Amino acid sequence: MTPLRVLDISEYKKLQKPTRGREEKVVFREHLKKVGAKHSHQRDVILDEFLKQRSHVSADDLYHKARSRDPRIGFSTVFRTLKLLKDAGLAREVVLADGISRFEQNYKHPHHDHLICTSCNKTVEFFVSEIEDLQERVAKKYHFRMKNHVMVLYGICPDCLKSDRG
Amino acid sequence: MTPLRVLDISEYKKLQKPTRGREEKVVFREHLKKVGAKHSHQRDVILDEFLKQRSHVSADDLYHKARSRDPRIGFSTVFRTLKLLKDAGLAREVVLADGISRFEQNYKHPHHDHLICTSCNKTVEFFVSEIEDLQERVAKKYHFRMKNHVMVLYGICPDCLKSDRG
DNA sequence: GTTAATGCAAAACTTTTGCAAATTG
DNA sequence: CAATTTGCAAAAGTTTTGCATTAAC
Repeated sequence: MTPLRVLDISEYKKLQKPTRGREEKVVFREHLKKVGAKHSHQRDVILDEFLKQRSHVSADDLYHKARSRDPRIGFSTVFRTLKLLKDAGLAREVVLADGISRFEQNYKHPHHDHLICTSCNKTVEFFVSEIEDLQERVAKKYHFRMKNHVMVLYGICPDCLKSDRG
Repeated sequence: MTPLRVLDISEYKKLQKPTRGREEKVVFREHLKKVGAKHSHQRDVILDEFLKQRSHVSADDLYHKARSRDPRIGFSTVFRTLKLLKDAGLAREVVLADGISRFEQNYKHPHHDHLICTSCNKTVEFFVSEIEDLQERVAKKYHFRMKNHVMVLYGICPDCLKSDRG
């Protein structure tokens, strides 16, 4: 059996040159202009906090992070800004097993799948091109035009296995 | 490239000998006995309606179906019965992109993945063993003990592509 | 000065629980 | 009759919206 080539996304991210969100902010400004929306202080702070995140955040997570920087920021603004970030192509929404929407970076952050520990919630992001190819082939077989896909593997991580929490 | 072997679950289901839920009812009775729970009229109706479903149902869907047969059935009973069915190994819970829990048959109904049309919600169930193998290998690489996994491909189905709804 | 964005509060949803009354074994 | 289940109603949690006020262009 040929060895499995797994791209470890956290390693990949470490290798990326940090742009400190400069490009993303330009993308956001241009999207706002395109749809006739206005720039605002709150949207700045929310985007900035969102870009700091290394993993997915819920609207509520991001609300608390943004609010700790500026207590005047309300939940609805975070909620509505996340929708804008999605439209601008900066964020991607994923719904995991608990039914809560979470958002992760989409701009120059490649699609990946998740491995989640059901005991401690540790998350590993990975990418396997063979799986992507097979998904494409399934969609083609059924004559679907595939837009996106979600794959989550649930299990017990090595740490929890050791400490008998699993 | 070797041709992709896709097991079409709807075809598979048609081939299965219909048991009219006889076996499932026995499994449920035995599970109830095992956990010291009681049999009831409502649980009978709810299980029976659940077994009629060819695809996944939400708690609310099943509530309406059960209630149309017996208006005395309440939502909480459906909710709690679904939990029992899960514990008994008769139902499997899946959370799709809208964040709503849905339940599908688990007893002698093999694991499968979903292809969903984002325009008309048409659902295709399929199974590709190569994908399953790759998922196992990813979990092994990260030393996870995999419990279950979810894969959903979203796209536009051929009918919607034709009628320009996509 | 128009137009859009904000924050609050409240609505809309799904999911979950407390409890008196009814049903089961 | 003792124990569990039921249905209701209400709580809890997330997501979404209406609206008077504030901020952006």
